[in-house]
Amino acid sequence: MADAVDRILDQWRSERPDVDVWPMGVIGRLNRLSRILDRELKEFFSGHGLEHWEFDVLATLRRSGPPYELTAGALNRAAMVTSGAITNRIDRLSARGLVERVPDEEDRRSVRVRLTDGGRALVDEVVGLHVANEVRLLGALAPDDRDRLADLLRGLLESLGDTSID
Amino acid sequence: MADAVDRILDQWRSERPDVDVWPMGVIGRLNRLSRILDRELKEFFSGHGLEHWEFDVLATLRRSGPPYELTAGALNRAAMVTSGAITNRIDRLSARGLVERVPDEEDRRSVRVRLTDGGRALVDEVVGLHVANEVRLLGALAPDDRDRLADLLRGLLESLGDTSID
DNA sequence: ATTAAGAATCTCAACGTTGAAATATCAGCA
DNA sequence: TGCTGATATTTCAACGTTGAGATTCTTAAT
Repeated sequence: MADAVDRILDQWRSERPDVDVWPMGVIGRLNRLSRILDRELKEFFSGHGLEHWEFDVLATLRRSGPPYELTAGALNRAAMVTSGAITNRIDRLSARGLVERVPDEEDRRSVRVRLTDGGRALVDEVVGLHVANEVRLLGALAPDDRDRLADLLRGLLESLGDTSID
Repeated sequence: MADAVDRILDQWRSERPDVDVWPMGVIGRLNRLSRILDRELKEFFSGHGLEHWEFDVLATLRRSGPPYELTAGALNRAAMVTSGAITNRIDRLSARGLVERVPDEEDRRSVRVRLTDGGRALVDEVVGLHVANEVRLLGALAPDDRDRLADLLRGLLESLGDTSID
């Protein structure tokens, strides 16, 4: 079988036989897969009254453990977006009553963002369904392949310096 | 070794041991990798006076072969963006003289977008360097692993229906 | 104490995408 | 010939992110 990227590679080989385009077979596929999965996740979350980024922030707080609070800086590093984006996201989540800003006593530059009880209930309810949906999306992977793929991706991430979530 | 996603998985296992979060080990890594690579590619292209999306459109036209022209619809499917975005991109590329709109004689609803000589020269000059940069980014992959990874990703893409670029 | 450098967050204008509506055209059929 | 539904592109307002600058606060040195 062949996928869309195979066709792209064939085109390059025909038009530019002097360039060995093998890396596109990896990076191009990562790119397309990421977009396709994003679309699927967006659809899933909208079925639960959530935006993808909303779940992302709530889940980051939830998995950090009690008291379910992190600084704005920690959140923007986790989400891999800029500080302006996180300010905006916190504003909207807080308007929905899912998180609240708590002044940091020890560092008054800092804002701690805390999951409200409602926010925690929501993320706890959705996370299981979200994972089930991801299982569905990865249904084509044999159990052995799951680990193989995860290992290969981990190796790349490490080599690119993605070793910490702080 | 462990990467950022390993830490995220550990957090979930500690906070929600009732949920088997293995799919995050794949989808989370795809996500992070995609963002990191995007950043790198953006930096690379900006060093050559190009936006990532500009190269993307030019390369799509280039690899389609002579006469290096495609309809607007074919371009937005290839780029996986909406039609409004493609109109905007063609506007800007055409303002830079890299592509031109050509009326389609056979279907007057259609607009054919053609690479200019300048556009072709630019993409032909940059594509080799771009691939070399991608080789660098994937430097951590052993030759065998390249194929293994590409195969696993292809399997997923096929299962999600990504089999055509038309 | 005071100062200077650095850090954390917020503000805001510029920018690009989305998604829906508008426009123009095509293809099949009565 | 004249409809009707479908298709291709453009237009445009709403929206979210980026990136730079402003603000407030901390830390370390003097």
